[in-house]
Amino acid sequence: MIDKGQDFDPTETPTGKYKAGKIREDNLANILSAAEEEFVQHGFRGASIQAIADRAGLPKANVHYYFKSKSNLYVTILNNIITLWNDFFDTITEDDDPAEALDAFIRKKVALSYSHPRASKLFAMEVIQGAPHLKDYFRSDMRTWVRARAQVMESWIAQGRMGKVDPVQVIFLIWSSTQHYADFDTQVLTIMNRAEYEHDMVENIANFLSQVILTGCGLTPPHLKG
Amino acid sequence: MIDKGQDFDPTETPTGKYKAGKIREDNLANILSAAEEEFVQHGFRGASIQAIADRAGLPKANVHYYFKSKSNLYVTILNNIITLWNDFFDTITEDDDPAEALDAFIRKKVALSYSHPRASKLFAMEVIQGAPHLKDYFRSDMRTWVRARAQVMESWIAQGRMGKVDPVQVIFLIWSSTQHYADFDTQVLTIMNRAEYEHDMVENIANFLSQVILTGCGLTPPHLKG
DNA sequence: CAAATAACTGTCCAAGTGGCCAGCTTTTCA
DNA sequence: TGAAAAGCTGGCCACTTGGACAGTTATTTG
Repeated sequence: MIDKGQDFDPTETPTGKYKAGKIREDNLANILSAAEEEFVQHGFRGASIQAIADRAGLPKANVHYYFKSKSNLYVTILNNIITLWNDFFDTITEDDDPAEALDAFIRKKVALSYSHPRASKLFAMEVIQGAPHLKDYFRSDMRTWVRARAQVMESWIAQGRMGKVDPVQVIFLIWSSTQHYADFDTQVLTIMNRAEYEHDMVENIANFLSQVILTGCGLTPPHLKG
Repeated sequence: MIDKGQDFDPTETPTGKYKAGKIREDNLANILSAAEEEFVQHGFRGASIQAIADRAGLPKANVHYYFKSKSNLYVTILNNIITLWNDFFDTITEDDDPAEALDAFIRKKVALSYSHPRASKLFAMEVIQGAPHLKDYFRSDMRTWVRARAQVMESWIAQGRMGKVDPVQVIFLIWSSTQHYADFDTQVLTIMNRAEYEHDMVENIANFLSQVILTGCGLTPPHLKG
């Protein structure tokens, strides 16, 4: 988990003596959603609390009532994104079938890009800008995560159940190619002359990526198996 | 070419009667480089002209002498990036060998990510934020570019010289996977525990991407041919 | 009910922001 | 050499920024 910023938890009531009510819950969700949109559109520095408040339909001071600083609000959102991903990607083991496992990973990642495009974008912006709030997360949790998956793939390769490829690169490839449809949706949709993604398009994308990447790794994509 | 912003060309002298000198040339390059860095780090809204001037070692008013507005400066940089790419990617034709052509494309794109990472990042930020300055470019030049390449691939596929894959998706896949090493360098390098890319690493990346993507498209990567 | 706490917000402030301008110095070139 | 143009910049302005705070209202709970 990344630094929460001056240990201030907006889900808790000021003193904690009376319980946090539905009002708090609603407003928090509202502000977080508005802020996510604003941060994606203008970055951390470029986003203004006034604009976030306007989006949420609240006075500016109300935003400051729930989040003691702009930084605190931003870090809270980043934390939610990390949590979302940690919850989403379960473990793969040596005993799994390589093709099934990679296919499932690709499809989950595509689905996530489709269901949470703003989370993907905000994460991307943060990384492009040098990941000032995420470097520790990369160095610890994420590096561990990648190495564990890479090791499983190494063993598949050693057993001849998968082609000889660099497992870390495979993870980056899956990461980048799936991410792209969320982060660059404006470019993708404009070039394909569409207004927004539709369900069949999302499945086509997943099928395509699974086909090319798995074949490229010497595997047979499950959805093409006889 | 995208909108230049109130038709103001910073490479031209105020009246055009005396010729533009080396001073102008140097300062322009200086400011553009400083601005590129600043825009990548903080986005358009978050970047400040004062900070750009500080990076370039000039007074703020001097930046405004060369670029009449922040927007003008930003659009100039985006235009330079587009020009860089247009100059870089020449045409592929039906007569080319599919494997050679795609391999060359991947390698050129990886090289560009390595030589101009900031250009790649700034472009990415702009697209993620909804591409307010690039939508026209996508709709016209870039869409044409993609369709032309896709058509060439279609003919390769029809002739059985390449596997049955969606050519537009192939272009997106190459685009995203190569781009990733520039845009997400912080994440990639931190996870791989490196300080910066080295030449052998760049070649490994190109080899890997060429291997997986070409194989995935039913082709044999040139560097693996006997 | 009433006391306690949560929830809310108008107002203020110092520190920036982009951009303009008038006047200055330096360079160019006939 | 001298006039014209390029190059430069300190100071200014109206406006926005994040955030603090005091005072108010609404809700909770004994």
